Amino acid sequence: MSAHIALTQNEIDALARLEERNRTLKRGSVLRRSSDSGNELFVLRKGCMMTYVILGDGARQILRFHFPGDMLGLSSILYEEAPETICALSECVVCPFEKSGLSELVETHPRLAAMILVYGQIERIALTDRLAALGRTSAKARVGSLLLELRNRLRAADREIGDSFALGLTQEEIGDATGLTAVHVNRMLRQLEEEGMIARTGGRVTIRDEIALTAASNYVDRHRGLDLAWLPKGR
Amino acid sequence: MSAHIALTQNEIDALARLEERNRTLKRGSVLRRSSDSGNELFVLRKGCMMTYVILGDGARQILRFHFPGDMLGLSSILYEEAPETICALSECVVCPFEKSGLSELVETHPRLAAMILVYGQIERIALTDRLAALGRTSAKARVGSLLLELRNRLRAADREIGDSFALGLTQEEIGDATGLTAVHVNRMLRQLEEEGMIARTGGRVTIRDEIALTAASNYVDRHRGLDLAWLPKGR
DNA sequence: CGAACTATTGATGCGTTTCAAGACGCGTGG
DNA sequence: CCACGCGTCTTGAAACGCATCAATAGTTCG
Repeated sequence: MSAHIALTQNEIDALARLEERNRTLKRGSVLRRSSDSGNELFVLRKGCMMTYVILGDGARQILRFHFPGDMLGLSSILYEEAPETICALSECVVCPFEKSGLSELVETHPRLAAMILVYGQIERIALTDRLAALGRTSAKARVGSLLLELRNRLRAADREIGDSFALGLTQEEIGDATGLTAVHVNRMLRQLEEEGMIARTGGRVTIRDEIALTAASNYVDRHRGLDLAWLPKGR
Repeated sequence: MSAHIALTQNEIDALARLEERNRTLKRGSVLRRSSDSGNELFVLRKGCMMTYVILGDGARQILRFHFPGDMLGLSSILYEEAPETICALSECVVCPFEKSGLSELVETHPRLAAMILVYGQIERIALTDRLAALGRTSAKARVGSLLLELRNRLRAADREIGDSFALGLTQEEIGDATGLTAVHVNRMLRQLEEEGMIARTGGRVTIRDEIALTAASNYVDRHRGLDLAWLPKGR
């Protein structure tokens, strides 16, 4: 959060209090199942996670991926039954806290609550980008923009990451995120590779021609170009 | 908002202050164009609007529909350039106010700011439902769930509305919302009609078998089953 | 009354899915 | 240490859903 606004010491302390407890998760373990009652929220400290829904016919749609610093489960606390399942994609550490912790934050640090609102909006815009991708772009573009998004989010968490990164997803998971079958994801990856935009070796992907890939994918990075100067000053 | 929590007189006054100014819009007029700089927010008081993006190849994806009581343009104020275009679907009345009005609200009425956060989350969940629909359901299901969503939102604004309502959308607009072509939307509407789930008579749609349509569409109404008891008490 | 948009319907083609089979990698237990 | 099983990746062939193209009828509005 401190990347976007200057936090006061009070605010830093309040945020630290939310991260007092820790829980570790193995790849594949479910943090919250759809239709659980969700009274807890989480901050993801380490690792990658995803949220998905399972439709009536068993098909899975991955809704979003989460990276360190993200707040998890905010949507679940609005409903008696969680609408989504949250699941670990790698070894993860999360910090659970109660709904009431958020409620207190609203009263004692309204500016932080506003920042959470802002992050919700950023996520919402990222969702609209994906919506447009699913509705109106080709399979190749969807796979391409997913690769770019993953790379950028991983890089935001770890400045060391350049054009090459460990994918950490199966092709079936890529398919469930992009609305494609695993088989077709495989073909699209091969095609992107044949066209020189990416390279693959073992679980790693290298982006070889970012400009061409960005153009072919209609990709927009929504974590750039933020303007938060209108928020109240810190106290 | 008063439908979900008990507002204090102070809070009601603060909200009324946001709605002091009025602007009317004709069908088709654009309230904010993508890449405009957006310093204003709006409350939609009357009519229906939509938000969309135009992709590089000219294709349009409608992201969401707006109904009376919705706050518009929240996502635009995060960026120097608005990511989306907002456009009137019918005769509309909107109440514009400055970003700074929201900022003040955060400081003086944190609970209202929290409610705005909550509405953002509801919209976000509605977006994830549509994402799942675009990624993993058939054309017929997408059209069906759009019809159900429109009916429910219109009914929330006007209790008089039963199973029959004025669509107010062209088939091309339905297609741009569901990721289909206008031609295919037409075929799906006819199919739903032939199967007895809906009836159509010039501009109006009647839902004849809501249970079958809901089942065929994987539809979930996200404005039901809210649990907001965790919010701070009003003062 | 004409122009422009909207709805409807048919024929054809393409992109993606489905089905199927084999290769590769990896962990487990004998 | 090897054999086995299971999950993932890869590739081909065929089928299907939706898009595209095209032509006509209906509707709305100046």
